[in-house]
Amino acid sequence: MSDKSAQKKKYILETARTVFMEKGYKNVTMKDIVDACDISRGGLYLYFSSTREIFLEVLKLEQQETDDVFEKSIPKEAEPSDILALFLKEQKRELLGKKPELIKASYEFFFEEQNFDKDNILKKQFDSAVLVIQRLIESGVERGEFYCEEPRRTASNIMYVLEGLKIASQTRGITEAAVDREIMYVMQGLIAEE
Amino acid sequence: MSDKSAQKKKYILETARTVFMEKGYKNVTMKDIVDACDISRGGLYLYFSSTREIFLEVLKLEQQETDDVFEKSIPKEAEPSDILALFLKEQKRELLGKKPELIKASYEFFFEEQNFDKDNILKKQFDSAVLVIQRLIESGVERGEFYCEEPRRTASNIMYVLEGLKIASQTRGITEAAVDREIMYVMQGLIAEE
Amino acid sequence: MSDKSAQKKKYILETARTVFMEKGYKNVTMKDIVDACDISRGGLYLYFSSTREIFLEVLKLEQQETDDVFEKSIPKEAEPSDILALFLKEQKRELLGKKPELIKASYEFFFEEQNFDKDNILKKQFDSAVLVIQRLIESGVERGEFYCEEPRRTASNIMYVLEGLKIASQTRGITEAAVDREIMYVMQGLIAEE
Amino acid sequence: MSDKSAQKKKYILETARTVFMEKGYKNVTMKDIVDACDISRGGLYLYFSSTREIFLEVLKLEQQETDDVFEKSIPKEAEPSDILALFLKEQKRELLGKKPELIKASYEFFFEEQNFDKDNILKKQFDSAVLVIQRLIESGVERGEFYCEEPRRTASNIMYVLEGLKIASQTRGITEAAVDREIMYVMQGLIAEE
DNA sequence: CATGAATGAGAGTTCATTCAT
DNA sequence: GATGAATGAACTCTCATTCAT
Repeated sequence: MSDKSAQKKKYILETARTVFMEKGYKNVTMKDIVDACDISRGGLYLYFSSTREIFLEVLKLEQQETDDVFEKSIPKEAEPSDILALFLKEQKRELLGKKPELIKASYEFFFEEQNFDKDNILKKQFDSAVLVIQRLIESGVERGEFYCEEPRRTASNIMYVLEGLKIASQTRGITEAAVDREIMYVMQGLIAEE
Repeated sequence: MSDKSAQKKKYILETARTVFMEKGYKNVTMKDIVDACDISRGGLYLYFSSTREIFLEVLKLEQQETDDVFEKSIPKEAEPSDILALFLKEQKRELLGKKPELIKASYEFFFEEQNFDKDNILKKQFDSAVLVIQRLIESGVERGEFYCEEPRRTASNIMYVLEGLKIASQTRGITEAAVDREIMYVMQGLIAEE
Repeated sequence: MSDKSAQKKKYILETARTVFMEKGYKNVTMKDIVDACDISRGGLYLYFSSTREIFLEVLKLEQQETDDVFEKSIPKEAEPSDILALFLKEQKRELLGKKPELIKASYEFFFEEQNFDKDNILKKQFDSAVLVIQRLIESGVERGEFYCEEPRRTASNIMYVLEGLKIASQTRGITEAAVDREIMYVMQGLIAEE
Repeated sequence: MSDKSAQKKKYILETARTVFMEKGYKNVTMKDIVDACDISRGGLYLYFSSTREIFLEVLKLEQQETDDVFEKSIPKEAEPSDILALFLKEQKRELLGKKPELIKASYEFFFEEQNFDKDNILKKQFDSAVLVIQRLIESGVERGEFYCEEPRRTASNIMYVLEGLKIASQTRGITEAAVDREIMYVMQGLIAEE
């Protein structure tokens, strides 16, 4: 039972995820999810009691999966510059909307939440991404691939630019060229200076 | 009459503005504005027919006022570096929430709108800000205050970082120190390199 | 003043008439009439206090004008059969919608009213039309143009058929051919039998 | 469940029917029906989403029941003249308001609809009634009960007279005597002529 | 567990009607 | 007289949430 129950819960979360991707966060009603999941109104309430709760769990699931993918998809022995390029390429795909994502829904959700604690998922994701990039830069510097005096600050700068690009893409649209330009600029700062 | 009417319209917009600042965009109902303005249900509809319409006009008003402030507050004969510093300081105040703003409501609004045309206000504001900064950098370079090879790209980079900081401040909170660090980093890039 | 006032009243009634023709009775609001007349909301209330009152006066005006037209348009020395034919032709035009009319609005109004007294305008109009037709038939019989045993009943029958055609034209549409057929049938009864 | 649901739907339609009989079509609001049915505001919307939709279904139901009644109530072996007399008597009852009916609401509804297609229920009802009467006349003629040269036209004439009487009864009232007179007149035309 | 009918709160919207100017 | 801003009642419609089955 608990097994079946867990399975259904996961099914609901996966379905809800697509709903959030389509409609954002605030526009999604319990009814939307009920309809998408093709279950009964009451049925949904057995598992979740609000869209907020559902979205939180969707985010958690997302998090886990992202971590997994990260682990697996990075070739162990790749060059730091390649890994960074790969990461940026992935980010680009995401913010150009080539891969449907929860960006908009997440921002909407956290606008609502006003949760500025350490357990804020966006914060955690951001911080860990900064850390990863910092490490990449550092090892790149060691190998002579990169030139950088303050890896931590540069990493953080890169992440803020990415975040700026993300919000721009969601609120006013952004061209591929514009994204490329920003990424170039950032990479040049790391490589060109000798 | 038309005078009184225009005055009331402005009063409504100003009141609505505070409501949007408090509650964002999607959470605001016509009733919220009616209550805040202390007018009758039907009364509001004499002036505006939806929260969307109201918000658009609030944005317009905001825009005008921002332009005016910009014009007046910049000392004519100041050094480019001072002006840039002033601008960044203003941005900092805004994104630290020391000056209540429409940031959140605006983003929410444009999430909803999906208006990626040239008349998108966010786009216009962003582009003109980039231009202003570019000019500042260029004249700073001329005077030997700044060092910068690609003023346009640097300006755009700065704006994306600011946008990233803004969204960070609204969705997970940000410390003054963090803001300072990012601004420092950006200014160093302009000044420190020789 | 009273003169100017009377003029304005008439202007309102004439304008309102076109509104009723377009939208029927129940769909017309005081606002519709205010807009059409291009006067102020309060202004209309100086003259009339409800759409019902306005419609009643429109009907009265209509009545007067119809009477006048009737008087004038009928050639004094015409043959009864010609006059009847003329009358039926006019009715046909009206019910085929070639001349915009108040038919629908009137029916709607009297559905609402439930006024079954002698002062009911529809009743008066109907009765006087029956009388006119009866007279026509009688004088036609005298001249040997018509054959009819019960002029009164025949007249009444004709009017009910016309009324049936009217409501049919307003609720499900009716072809010119169908109208012609009914009129033919009626006229044949008067002429063909010898 | 679906059974219970269908039952409730029928209950609503039957209750709504009485509301439409009392108040006509345009005067009926969803709230009126909600109140009459003693269900909740939202409850009604589970079954129907507008008074228009409800009225259409009421008409359908009405139609079915009328058909059934017609079938059953006509004695198989009756004389055509008796059947016609029976039919006219039924019509008389209806238009004298002895049997509460949807006449007014129907006309109001079709004023609104402006549906002049073949699927217009009033049109269908009218045409099929004409056909039935035509058949009755024809078989009456065969048996020597009636005399009639153009059964189709006579049938159509009868129906228009009935329609005229109906509208008269709803908009200005009509006496039983007047109805009798018209029916007499029509029947005489069929019988008296030899 | 699961269903889906039912409820009722609350948002949107329109107008008749009033009233200070 | 005339204006038109303002009011508030009345309707429509949608959902979160509950509960009998």
